Amino acid sequence: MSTGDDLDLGLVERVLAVVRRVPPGRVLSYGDVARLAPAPTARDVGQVMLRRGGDTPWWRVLRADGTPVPHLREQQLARLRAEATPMTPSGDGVDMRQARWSAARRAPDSGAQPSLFD
DNA sequence: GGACTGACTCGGT
DNA sequence: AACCGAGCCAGTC
Repeated sequence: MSTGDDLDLGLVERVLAVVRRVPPGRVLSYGDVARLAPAPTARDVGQVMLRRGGDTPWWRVLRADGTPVPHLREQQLARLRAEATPMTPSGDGVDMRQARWSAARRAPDSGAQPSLFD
């Protein structure tokens, strides 16, 4: 059907829903959000955040290597620091090994089941 | 239908 | 570690 007015709001809402579930002090990469939402690619997550990220904790989403996008670097780092997010020693990025939201991490070999609590 | 853009990611130099 | 190029996909013109 329909053509035109039926934007794929399902995708947008799914992405925003995932971001809103990220607890303080934790972060996800765009790729993580894309896998959880699910969204086609990490780029699409970025587009959604650009247009609709205003009412979400957007600062908890960053690049796969833990660095924030240049455009938002200062604000994002300030907010993350305020939430006691594990940062790299240099302080210009997030320590993804520690800060990556537990529920988003894979459990490759450990039998431990990731819970949704931080 | 083609060309361009972008809050991405990964691999090679 | 910094830079570059390619793959990726939905919007917009």
